Amino acid sequence: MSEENNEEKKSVDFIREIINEHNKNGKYDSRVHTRFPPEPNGYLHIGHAKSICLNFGLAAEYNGRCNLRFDDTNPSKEEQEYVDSIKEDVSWLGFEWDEECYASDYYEQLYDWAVELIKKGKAYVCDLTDQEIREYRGTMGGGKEGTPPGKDSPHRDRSVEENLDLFTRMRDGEFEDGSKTLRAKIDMAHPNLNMRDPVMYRIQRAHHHRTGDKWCIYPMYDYTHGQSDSLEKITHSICTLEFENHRPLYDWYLDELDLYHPQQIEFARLNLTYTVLSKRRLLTLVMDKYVDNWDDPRMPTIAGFRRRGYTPEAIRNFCKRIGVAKADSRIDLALLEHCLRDDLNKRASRFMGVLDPLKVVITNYPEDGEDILEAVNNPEDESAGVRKVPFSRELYIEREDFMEDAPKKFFRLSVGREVRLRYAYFITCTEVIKDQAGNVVELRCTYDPETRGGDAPDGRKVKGTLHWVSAKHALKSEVRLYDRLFTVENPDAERDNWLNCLNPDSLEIKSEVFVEPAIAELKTGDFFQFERTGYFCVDKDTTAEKMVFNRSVGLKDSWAKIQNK
RNA sequence: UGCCCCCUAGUCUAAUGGCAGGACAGAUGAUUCUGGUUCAUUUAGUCGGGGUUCGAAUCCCUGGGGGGCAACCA
Repeated sequence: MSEENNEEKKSVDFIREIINEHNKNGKYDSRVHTRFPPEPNGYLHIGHAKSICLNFGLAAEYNGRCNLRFDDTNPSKEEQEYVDSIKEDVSWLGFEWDEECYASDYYEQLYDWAVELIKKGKAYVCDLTDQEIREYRGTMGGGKEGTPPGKDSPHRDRSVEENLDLFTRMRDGEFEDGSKTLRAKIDMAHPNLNMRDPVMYRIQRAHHHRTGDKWCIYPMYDYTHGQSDSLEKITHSICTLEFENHRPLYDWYLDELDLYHPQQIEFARLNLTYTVLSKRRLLTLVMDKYVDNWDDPRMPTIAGFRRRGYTPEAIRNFCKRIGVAKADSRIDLALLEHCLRDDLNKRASRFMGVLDPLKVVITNYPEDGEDILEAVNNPEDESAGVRKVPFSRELYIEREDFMEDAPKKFFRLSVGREVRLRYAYFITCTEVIKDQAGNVVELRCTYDPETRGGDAPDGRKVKGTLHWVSAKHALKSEVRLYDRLFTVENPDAERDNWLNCLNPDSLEIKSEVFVEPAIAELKTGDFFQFERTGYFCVDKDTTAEKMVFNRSVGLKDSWAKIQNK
């Protein structure tokens, strides 16, 4: 055995441990068949990415299979748009599902099983209202004697014949929405509330995105999920922690119906600092227009990250690095950003763009002079080649790269100081032009023709290197800078106050941005780096007249750290 | 206060009864035509108490803390 193999055996997460054990004892004939089971009631987010990477990753690692299954049991909240977006996002992340399944394809089978349970005396039609069901179920905590037991429904002892008749008529549409339910007959005193005669079917006249108006009764998730896994011969049914208490119920259905048992394994869902990941809250952000849409680059949705300029590679790497465990945790957003930088540093072409322009006139450069300089596209990847960058007498540099009363640690431009313009010349600032209000509006500089390309033949060094663009060659474009959507690390802890923690500065639009002409070749979705400012991508709002760029993530900025001290 | 789950540096995660390690974040320095990258160094941890054991992050007991569950949602 190679060392590598030993290394791998050294450290596996608890899920892989369970699977290894199963493979050793032959529980599933060494089969590994997982599934990713979203409900199509919203867009996928980074938390789903964790689950996707886990389920599809497991299948790939163990030479198994992974289904994409839509748990579409609540037609009032589900839509085809969400089905489409989910498929697009899973594919974009780089995964291929073996079978595309829908819980709604099992409706007929589920119905037959419900009839079977009724015949066994294990299910009954109940006329209690939702309010009454809640009251009869009892509550958590309470008395010294333990959880107060629930009360039996008055309809609990209906005959099999009556239940069969009633359930058939429920399906036939004889009863009002919500007027009756089918319930499992388990134990109203069970310490696990999920086992106190849970609802299996409710009456709901809603148009289903796949079954249309065929049904007016719909199975509950809890009655559907376990059997769906069973039908698909799933071996390891991986889900999040909140379903742990439901596992006995899934097992109960499977046992009573004498069906194949997958092994359910629960793990802790992903939480991210400065982010909300609950579907309900994301829906609020979109519907109430706190963000533009599901793919707003500030959204933690897969679509949002894609538009923001995140790569599938970065997200997959992130999911690998956060691991999987049962302890609740909240991952530092900085780790996600690190994964993006790590990927893009190796792959993104560099360009120059000035976000906050300050005009510079090179006084000793010919009026109509022009020069074409050569720039390296990616210092981390020689195969990326070089490009041409035009230079002329009037340039733009970044406003923050000039300071009048510059401290020693400021390596950039100031009157009398010499810096390098990247891939161009050394320049020295000679004069500051201000408007009547005293704002710096222009810099006069001289250049040293001997330093063409960026090195001085006499060997002298400069501390700073600035990015720049030639004024007459520059393309005017728009840049959108993003910051965290929330001002607090854990918006969830704010309860109903969470919307008050939205970061008012999460979006900053720079509409007077000047970029080098080579940028024009880029297409929507392409990623690149603006040297010294960050990684960007071309937004879909780009038009023939104006390009629009999203900043995906900034570069690490040690100057900012020095300033903050 | 019923049931279930969890507790290792600031954060996340390893160590499966035998030297508490890695990553991110932080700090310091070197290199650098990006104050980027890279490299080196470095700060920092087993929730408390008791027990079993030659030996406990790990097993047991107990206390504490965190999370989940009372939709005809998933």
